Amino acid sequence: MYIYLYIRLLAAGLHCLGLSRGKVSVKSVESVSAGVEKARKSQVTAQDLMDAAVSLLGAHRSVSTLSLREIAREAGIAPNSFYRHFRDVDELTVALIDQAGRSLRGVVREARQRLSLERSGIRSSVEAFMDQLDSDDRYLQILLREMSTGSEAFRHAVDRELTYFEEELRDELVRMEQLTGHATYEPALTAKAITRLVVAMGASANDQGAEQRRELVEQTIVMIRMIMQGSQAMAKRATQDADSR
Amino acid sequence: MYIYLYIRLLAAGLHCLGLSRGKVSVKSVESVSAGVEKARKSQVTAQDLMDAAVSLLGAHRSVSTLSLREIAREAGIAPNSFYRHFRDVDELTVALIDQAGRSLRGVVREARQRLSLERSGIRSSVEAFMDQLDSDDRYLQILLREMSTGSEAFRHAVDRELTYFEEELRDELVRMEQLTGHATYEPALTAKAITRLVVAMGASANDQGAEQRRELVEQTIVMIRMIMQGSQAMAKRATQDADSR
DNA sequence: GCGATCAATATACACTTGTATTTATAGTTG
DNA sequence: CAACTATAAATACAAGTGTATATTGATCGC
Repeated sequence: MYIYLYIRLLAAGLHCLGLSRGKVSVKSVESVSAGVEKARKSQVTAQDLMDAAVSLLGAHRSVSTLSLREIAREAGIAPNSFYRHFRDVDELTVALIDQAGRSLRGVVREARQRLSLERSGIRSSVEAFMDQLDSDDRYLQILLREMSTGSEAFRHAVDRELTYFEEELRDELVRMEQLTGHATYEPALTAKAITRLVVAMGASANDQGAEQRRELVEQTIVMIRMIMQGSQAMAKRATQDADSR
Repeated sequence: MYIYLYIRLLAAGLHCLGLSRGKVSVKSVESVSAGVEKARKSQVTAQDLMDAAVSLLGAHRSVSTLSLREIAREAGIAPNSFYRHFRDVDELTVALIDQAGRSLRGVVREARQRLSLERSGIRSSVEAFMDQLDSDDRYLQILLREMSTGSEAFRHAVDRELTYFEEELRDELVRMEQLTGHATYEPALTAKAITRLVVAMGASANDQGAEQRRELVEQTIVMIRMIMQGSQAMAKRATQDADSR
């Protein structure tokens, strides 16, 4: 029965998202650098360049170690043609992180779909997160890696995505409190703790194989339950203290 | 009264550590690369090179972006002299991470000293951790940053240090259970959750100013309490289930 | 059909990088 | 003191980098 709390909690905490910004950033980048409203015909698109960059990033290679020429070579264009799409490698990286954010929201949406079929929302959410980690597009991996490395712009982009995730989760915690009567101690803090924990566990799953990753999923689920239980217990105690006073 | 649990928990969870390996790694590195038992006289030591590297690493620059020549320049030696001390920049990086591990144990020791004077062990431990983050030697910063970036060797070195931290914490959780009767649900998992959370929060504190960092410390303390409360509640429920069966 | 236009390439240049080889220098030892 | 030796510096080189400038080649409006 408690499980239902978690179901609604995590899985739906990811809730409405999606489709807010779409392909805006990449498009704007392109039009800015080109400075023209109508591009004649570009055989290699900005997306192709981003794909080339991703394909160069191994399991643990940071974007900051990519060179402009290397990316251009992988995409099959002359080095200078890179400038038609991005001013910098940094600019491409920011676009990559934006795409990773979209990927993250895809995770959320997928978790919601699974929710209707399975039992535990925690499980399905965490599993969806981990699945996305080793999907074909490795955007989520990249996002996690560039969290601590990279210049200001990267980290801001990453932070934006995580904060977004966090706020959705907090809103859902508050909503859940009204529905079920199980209060959460400090919803914003609880959401932050859960988010950071999932991200940290996900990052450490980057190296590992399938079965170790499954183990990690189980661990993460239990950890989240601990936080939820603790938060609810502290909420209950806080109200009791207030009553007795 | 509950606070005393936490006091013993976190602060002492860091317990005995220290002085296990000392300066071994750096020394061995040097003797291997030099291949000689008695160095004539080297005005610039391996430690000087490591210091130079650290001074080059800004707030968010990864070690993998340092060039051999750059480090040598900063240390004031000829590029080729670098080889007298390390074979690679990678080798220097591993030595740096070892040093960071020692720094981490220093944090622990400091937390234990504070413990005898103050009230909350959680607070003093977290504060010690954060203090170490912006101390003169930025080894802890480096360790956190290289956690996700860098080659195999780096991440293994980082993992070693964190696992060590984790195991100490788990042992202390188990010990606490016998002393106070407050059981912990899965001590190893609880220790892992707390460790990862503190590390994640610490990493995100890298950017921020003093007052924001103080806020982060407060948040981290509450988060840890949530985990502890949840773990204890789940332990209690588990035993109750076993009894009623 | 034909200049105009602009995306894509080619060439060029001034750097930086890692390292191999050579030269000078200072410390130890006979 | 002189001869030796290990070390630090100097020089050199091939490779790779970001970008400025010049060149091609296709597409479109007239």
